[in-house]
Amino acid sequence: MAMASTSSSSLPIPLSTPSHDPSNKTQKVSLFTISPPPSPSLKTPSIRSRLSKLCQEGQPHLARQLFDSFPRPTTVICNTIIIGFICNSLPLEAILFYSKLKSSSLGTKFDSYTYSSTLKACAETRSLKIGKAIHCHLIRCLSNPSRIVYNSLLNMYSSCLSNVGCLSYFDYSKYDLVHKVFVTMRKRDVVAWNTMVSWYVKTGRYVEAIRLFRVMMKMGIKPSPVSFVNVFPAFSSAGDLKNAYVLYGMLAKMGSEYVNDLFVVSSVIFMFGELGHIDFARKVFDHCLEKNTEIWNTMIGGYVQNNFLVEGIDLFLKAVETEHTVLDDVTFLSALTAVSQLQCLDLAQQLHGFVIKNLAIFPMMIMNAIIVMYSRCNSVHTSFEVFEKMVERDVVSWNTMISAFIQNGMDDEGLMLVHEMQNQGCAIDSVTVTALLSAASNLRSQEIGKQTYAYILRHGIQFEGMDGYLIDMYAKCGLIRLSQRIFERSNVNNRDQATWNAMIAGYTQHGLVEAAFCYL
DNA sequence: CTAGGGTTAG
Repeated sequence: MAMASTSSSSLPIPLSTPSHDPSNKTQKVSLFTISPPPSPSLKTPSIRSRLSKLCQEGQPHLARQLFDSFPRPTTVICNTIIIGFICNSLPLEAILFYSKLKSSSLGTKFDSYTYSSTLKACAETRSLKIGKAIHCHLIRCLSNPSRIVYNSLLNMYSSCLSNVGCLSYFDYSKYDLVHKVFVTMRKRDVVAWNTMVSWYVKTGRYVEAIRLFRVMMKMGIKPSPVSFVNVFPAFSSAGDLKNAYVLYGMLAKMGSEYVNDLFVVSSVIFMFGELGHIDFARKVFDHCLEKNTEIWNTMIGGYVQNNFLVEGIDLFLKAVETEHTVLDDVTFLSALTAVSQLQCLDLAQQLHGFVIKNLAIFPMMIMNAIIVMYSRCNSVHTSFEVFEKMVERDVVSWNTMISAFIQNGMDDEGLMLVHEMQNQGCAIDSVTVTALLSAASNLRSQEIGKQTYAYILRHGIQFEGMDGYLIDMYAKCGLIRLSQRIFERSNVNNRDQATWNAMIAGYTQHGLVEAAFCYL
């Protein structure tokens, strides 16, 4: 949530944040805190302050109704409503309000505030088309867009384009709207650079992200704590350990404001964890005096990711014991994952009991993770007990339980559950398909294999490594010719290792050693 | 008015 301040407030909006609090770096509260204090001498508060008060109280719709009674609303009043919607997590309403104003005959002029806020709403709702339209509006209607409007444009394009799901197919170097906006900017502040760095990281261009960070510093722009949070993942993803340490050294020299920023601390821990330097991550963790839930989670998760499972559980227990430490779903998820990998039923039962005692509600994710845990600890029956007791199930729950059965040699139970899943109106997806293919292999069932393949074709299901699964399944079912056909149909230039391995293994299983040799 | 970290199935 963008609005969350560094303090761990449970409110989505820091309404109660006093304006004089020096630790409060969030500028966004200013809208509300600027409004005049409720003094008895003030008989009729200004219209704008009445509107912001309503928004502040979580009633942006009432503010909107009040707005409708004004014959000639000013720009500032319009902005108040738009921002009020956004602050109350109603970005779509903000966009709708903007478009109504745009097409109305009121003739209200928009300023930089209007555009930056509405663009934020577009970013949050990933509305690329509307964002583009607003981009056109502001080019036509805003004579002197502020730096912040450009920053909002960068953010809007970056948010809307990074979720298209076609990152690998999209040639960003040739057609990059974010970059296009960036180069048109005459003056670029640290926010613009940060947004660019984060955009390069999002699109997998880690080396370029690091380069951009360097260029920013060469231009004499002082990195902010956010700059570090944005660029650190580039070092871990690029596997650039040496420079990760160099940058950490630089961060340390920036002063306490940087080193003590909780976002910064957690991203440092995450980076060194990803790079496999978990001991250094732990040093940073221990050095941090005021730990929030996310810092604990990052450290525990780092241990689990690096297969330091006992250390992970240990730290989890330490978090449990530490006073004033709030555990959340993510903390439990990491612990559940650790126990799944330790495959220790005794621990699993203890953790399960602990979860039940400590959570008022049981999120689906936690329940799914518990199912996995019992299945890995060789207790599929307990998994199924948990599964059956669930009031609601999502596709992950079904897939988890189905895979649990099939991985534990209970293929028939898995297959029954696939039928049940469909009866309950949950559609088979690529994960269900992999489970079905495994079942077909396990049972050497040509029929299940062929049915599954037909389903894949009918529904146009595609996923990473699908050819390998299919080749393997047909080979196990004694249909090496069909394996061969899948192999030949698979993209010659883009064949991955798993596809090759499956084909070679298939030939070998069928005693076709010579054919296998051809591919070695 | 703009930018920020941790998460389950195969």
